[in-house]
Order: sequence, then structure tokens, then C-alpha cells
Amino acid sequence: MTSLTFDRIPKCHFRGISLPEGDPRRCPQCIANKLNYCGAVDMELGARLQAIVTRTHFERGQTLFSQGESAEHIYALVAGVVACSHYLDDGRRQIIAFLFPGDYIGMTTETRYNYSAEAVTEGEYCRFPREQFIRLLTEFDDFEQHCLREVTNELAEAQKHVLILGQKDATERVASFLLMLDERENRYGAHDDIELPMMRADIADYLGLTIETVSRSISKLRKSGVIAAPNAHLVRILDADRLREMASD
Amino acid sequence: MTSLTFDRIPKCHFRGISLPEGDPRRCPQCIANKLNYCGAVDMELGARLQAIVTRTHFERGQTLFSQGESAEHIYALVAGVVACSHYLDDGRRQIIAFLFPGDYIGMTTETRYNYSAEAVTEGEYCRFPREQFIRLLTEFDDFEQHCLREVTNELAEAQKHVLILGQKDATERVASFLLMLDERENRYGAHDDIELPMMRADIADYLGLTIETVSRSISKLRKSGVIAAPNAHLVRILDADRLREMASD
DNA sequence: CGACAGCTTGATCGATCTCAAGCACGGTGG
DNA sequence: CCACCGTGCTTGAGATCGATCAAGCTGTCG
Repeated sequence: MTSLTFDRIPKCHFRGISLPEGDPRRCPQCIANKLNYCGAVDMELGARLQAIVTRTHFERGQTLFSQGESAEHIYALVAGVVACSHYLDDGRRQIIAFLFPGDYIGMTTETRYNYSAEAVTEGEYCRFPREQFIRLLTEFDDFEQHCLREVTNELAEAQKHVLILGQKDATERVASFLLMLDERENRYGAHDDIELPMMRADIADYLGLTIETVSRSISKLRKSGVIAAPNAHLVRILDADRLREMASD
Repeated sequence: MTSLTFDRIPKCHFRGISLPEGDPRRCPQCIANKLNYCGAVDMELGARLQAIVTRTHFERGQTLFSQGESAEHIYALVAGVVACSHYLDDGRRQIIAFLFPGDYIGMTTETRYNYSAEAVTEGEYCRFPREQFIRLLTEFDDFEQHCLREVTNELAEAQKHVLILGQKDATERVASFLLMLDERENRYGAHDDIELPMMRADIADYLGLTIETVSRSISKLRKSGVIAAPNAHLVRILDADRLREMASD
């Protein structure tokens, strides 16, 4: 299981625009690279970020922080996949978002995290003390714009999620989910198969379904010839148009 | 119906901190007041905003903009209630958010709106050409911080919405919805009754239910003595603790 | 007063959940 | 090296909650 997902971890989605070793902009690479991508890297900012960053490896299943904890840090995911989960008192779990390399975790105006961040695969994050991170926002206008863009994109993602949960049936939800993963992978170069780094229980908690229903929906898509699923963590889209139809959007 | 909801429109939620007539910061009042509230109003910014703003009255049922349209403007809602709806091809509608005075509409990084904005009640908005609005973000750091905070809060709202739709049953959804409205009204001073400016169909499309199920859930809460519902658009919380229990959060 | 839009309530149907069994695969220990 | 075990996935059968279909009610407006 672990070895299956490990392959993808070192491949940074922003690898095409990496900076030379030793360049102060290089770490935290995702932030620097994203800024660079937008034509706005600032040497001074890179150095200031580097001065406050802590880079850490984490294992699959590990909790980066828990719902209700004081929100001391802002995280930038460098490698691996993380799930943001909100728990109800009776144990029900809703995965709010899956986060991939380059995504931020823990941007909130509240003083406490209102979800937990749990590692779906092993990986690596860069962590910044919130206060100092926010101070840099005011000092570097490009950086603040960059963060505004990031949060706005995250908002758009959440709104898509609302649409899926509010209106779509089980098969439509799973089809939409597969298309989201496909689109994400396509964004950084062509690929053949969609890799599902998370297990069925995670997909279920993301889509507001049970593992059984997720499994049945995948089987249904497979039996109807829209996708192939050589194993539980790999999906190949055979008929993209029909998959989009089945996703209803 | 219209007269019922009209009463609430003039009451700006930020009325406690309004600025004198003629002050350039006064219009658009919501933005200026919110900034002021955060101790950060800038006369120059107020004047610049006023120079590009168009203030417009709208009627109940009116569409401010439609899904797919070029995103030319950013709106600030001054009075009334607006629903952001995403439509699927077959006509299903998901209300992404209800917006109230002081909220922004149409903040997106995309070039097109990916939802429609529909007036739930009559009201008023201030509208800014996107390009110029964004230019002001780069010029006025306080303003950009303010917008970042706004979008971050909107994201937190959307994440709550995801939790409701993904994990909660019908009664829990309606109870959560009532608590959200209650909390919003409490934020700006004590109040007795919760006013429901939207109709059952809107609540249903927000909560991913049918009007019948919304109606049944409200009846259930009423019959169990947790709320009173003197008419279809008014709810009084009788037992807040039990309502929170029934909302499961 | 009648018409209409919106709300409520009842009866039936169906999609998804729940419970249960069996399967597939990787890891471990003899 | 193979048998065993555990975790995660799939599939089936029955139960349940909410959707659908249908009827009647309420309040507003002309």
C-alpha cells in the first residue's frame, strides 16, 4: 500500500519551474515556485520565508493537527496527500478537501483549526508560524495577492464540492470525483491512469457516501465500459465524454 | 410576501458604525464600514471606490448575473438577500450560498461567473468593474487584507456547508440552517425571531432536500417543542440547547 | 370572492444505508 | 516457501430515509 503511493510523492507538480540549489527562493519550493510561476518571485521574500520555515516528513495516517487545536501554524504541502476532516461528536467524518503538493493547509481567520489534517499518504510539509507568515503578507504585496488567489481557488473548489453533495446521486458523485482527480493530474502534464492514493473509506467520507456505495458505483462505471480499474487504486478513463455525462456537468 | 421581507432590507447590519453623509468613505457603505470596523479606513480608498461604483436597486426574483457570463464586475450587497445558484443541465439547482448585506458577490479568479446570483428579496447592491477593483487591491494593502479575510470567511462557510450536506440527515440540516441564520442575526445585536426571507424551495435547494422534506423537518422541530413557527417566514427558538443537539454540532 | 402561489401533510416508491458474507492482497512467522 | 492473518475491497439482501406523486390548506392580490 505504502509503496504504491510512494512513487508519486517525490514528483512535485511544480517541478518544471524549479530553482537552482542554494537559491533562497528554493525553499519552501512550492510557494517560491508558484510565485515564480506567476512571475512574481522576490528574493527577499524567499529568504524571509526560509528563515521561519520548518520542513518535516510525515507518515501515512499521521495527524498534522487536530480540530479544535490552537491554529499556530500555516502549512504548505510539499509532497504526499493530506485530508482535511471535520468530525461530528458521534464520530461521523466529513472530508472537507484532499490536499496535494502546493496546497496550503490551515489558512483560517479563526484562532483554532476547525478541522483535522490527516495524512492519506506519507509526504512532506513546510510549516510557518502563523503570526510571522501573516506579517509577511502585509510586507510583500505579491505574496498577499498570491494567497488571495489561492484562497479564492480553494473557495471555488469547496463550492463544486457543495454542488456534488447537494444535488448528485452516488454514481454522479464518483464520476465527478474521478474527473476532478483526472483534471488535477492533467494540469501538470499528460498521464494515462488516475491514481487513487486514498482508500475507499476516504472517498466515501469525501463524497458523503458509504464505502459500499462507492465500491458499487465504481463497479457500475467499470461494467458499463466507461472506465477500467485494474486494481483498487488505479483507474483508466476509457470514454471521457460518457464519464462527463455520467457526472452531469 | 414582498412587504414581509421589505422590513429587513433597510437595516444595514453595519449600521452601528455608519459615516456622515458626504464623507467619501460612506459609499460603498458596506466596504467602508467594514474597513472602518477593522480600524483601517482610508479616505483615499473611499474616494477611489466611489469613483468607480454603481449603486443599483433590484427586485425580488431578479437575476444580477448568470452562470457562464463574463465576470465583468464585483458586487457588494448593501441591502436584501441574494442566492448564488449553480444549475446542472437538467435543471437541478444548488444554492451555493445566501448572501446578506456586507457580503461580496462574484470574487473569482475565473474569467466567467460559475454560478448565478438571484435576488431572494428586493435590495440594493454596489457594483465595481472587476479590473479596477483588482487594481485597488494592489494599491491599498489594507483593502487587500480585508478582501483576503472576507474570502477566507466565505471559505469557512462553504466548508460548514459541505459538512451539512455530506453527513447530516434532513432534520439536522434544517436545524443547522436555523442556527446559522440565528447566529448571523445575533452577530449584529439581540433579536427575538429568526426571519426566513427565502421560500421553502430556496431552503430546499440550499440544503439538498425537497420542499416537502424541509416542510416536514420544520414541522417535526415545531411539534417537538424546540421551535415555534408562527408563520412560514418566522421562527422562534424555544430551546436553543436542544436545537443545537438536533443539529449535531 | 376567486385565483394563484406557496406551504403542509399523506401514501407509495426507490436509492442508499446497514448488516453480513466472502474475496484479494500484502505482511508475518513458522 | 507457504500458511495464516488482517486490512481493505466487493457483492448480496433487507431496512430506512427521503423523493415522488397527490391532495388539501393558507394567505395574498386583483
